[in-house]
Amino acid sequence: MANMPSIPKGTRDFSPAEMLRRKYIFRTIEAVFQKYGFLPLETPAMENLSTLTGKYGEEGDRLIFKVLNSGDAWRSVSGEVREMLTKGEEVHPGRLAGELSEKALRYDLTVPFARYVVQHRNEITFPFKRYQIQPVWRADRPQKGRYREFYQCDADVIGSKSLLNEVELVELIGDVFAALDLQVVIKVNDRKVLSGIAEISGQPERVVDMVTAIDKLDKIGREKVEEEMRTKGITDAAISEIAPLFELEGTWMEQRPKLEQWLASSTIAQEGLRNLSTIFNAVGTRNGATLEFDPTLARGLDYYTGAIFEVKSQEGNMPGSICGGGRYDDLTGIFGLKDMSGVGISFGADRIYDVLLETNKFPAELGGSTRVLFANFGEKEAIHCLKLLRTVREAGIAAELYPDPVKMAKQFKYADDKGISFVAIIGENELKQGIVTVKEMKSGEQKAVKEEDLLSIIS
RNA sequence: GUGGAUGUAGCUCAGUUGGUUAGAGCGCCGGAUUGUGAUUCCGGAGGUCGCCGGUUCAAGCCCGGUCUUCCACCCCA
Repeated sequence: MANMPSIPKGTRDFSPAEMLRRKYIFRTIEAVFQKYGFLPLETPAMENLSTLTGKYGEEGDRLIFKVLNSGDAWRSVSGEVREMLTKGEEVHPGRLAGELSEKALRYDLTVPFARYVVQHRNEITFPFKRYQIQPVWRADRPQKGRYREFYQCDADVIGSKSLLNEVELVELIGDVFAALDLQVVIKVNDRKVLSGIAEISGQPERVVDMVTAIDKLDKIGREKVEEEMRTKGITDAAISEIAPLFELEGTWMEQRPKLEQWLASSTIAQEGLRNLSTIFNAVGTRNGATLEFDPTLARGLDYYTGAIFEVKSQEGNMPGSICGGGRYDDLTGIFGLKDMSGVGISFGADRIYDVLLETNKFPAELGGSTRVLFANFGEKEAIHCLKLLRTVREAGIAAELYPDPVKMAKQFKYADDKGISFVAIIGENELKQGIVTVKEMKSGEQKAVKEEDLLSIIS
């Protein structure tokens, strides 16, 4: 174990068995995306650092993987900074990183998408619906269900303000998890309702602090939430104005009248409530997933401005969300394109994988493995098998010939380890008689048939 | 980024108050069976005990540092 090679922290290898399961998730999601009219898009692993910085908040900037400038990176450092360093003065780490690096690995798929839309605005027909399934990187500290390299599966519609898009996305989420046979709850809220609550409290400028505290309600309880708001400098008066929020319970239909009354004086809150009403009415109860209003749902306040979603599994032990999204009114504004409202969702494939594995929801037959292995008895027999191999493959059956004429035990073990269903044996005897001995690995049963009957046995 | 735990064979883990040659199960390789895997029996290989340094006559075990993995926080998929 002395010089065993390894991979960077928070990254993973995926074995063939794992890849078959991962591919199953990806193709399920992709098929649903396409069914809803989304088309594929890919963007580079690296973006210009300036494209990414400042888009994910202060915390997010720290988590962006920067790529060191190629060649002698030191040469790109400005004279001013060099001087400071040689004098032993402290340089802000962000500033130094900015001088040593001009590229970074993408942190999510949404910002590169916004960049793409702005850059190609004249070629795109709006509303533009794209999906994107690619890895993203975060310099976070790894934990269960948290990796430094992981895949996101995004679908966004940009260039349409219609709430029908939100409705469609809710239906899409329902379809994906129905196809994966997983019971989930889709939580919804509207950022405008949260803004309205901040407005009512008298400290509208503190929405973010308020909401990040409120978001932890089910985790740390009401008292700790209020304590956190206090330490963040929110006044006691404001906190007591927020109080009704903690007393809300029940379904959307039950909560809605209370919210309307409580937030009557806030026009923005009323708009949010109307949006939610539209979504709830249109979605109804038609798909398997439960749609639930959650006034304490916050997420992604950096760019979300309207509806927000989060999906949690009702099966298994995954604490985090397995899918999330929302509406953003001005994502492209920072790149100079105004008035481009969009709404999107992102599936966390890695977490979905963990849930499906834990709850044993992967289909038994994932395909991908060979159905029949031709044993190799030597050059003459092997050459003869090539003809049969072609016939079997032309019938659409995955088949392979063991490449070396090694002893049978090894060839059978190969078939067993690889989960191959049948082994076709053509040795000296079979060759002479024009037959093939076929063994079914699972039952251990074996019979000799004419070569032309091989297909009917293995298919 | 803050705090805590962890690391012994390919994998999962034993290893006494510091004391001779560090063990087991599984896996791997070979044989029993020169045409049969999964099952059975027999045999074998494989470890600078994460890495660097320190204490000691003596370190897998004690101390310091470092890296990894895991847990909590922060944040998030």
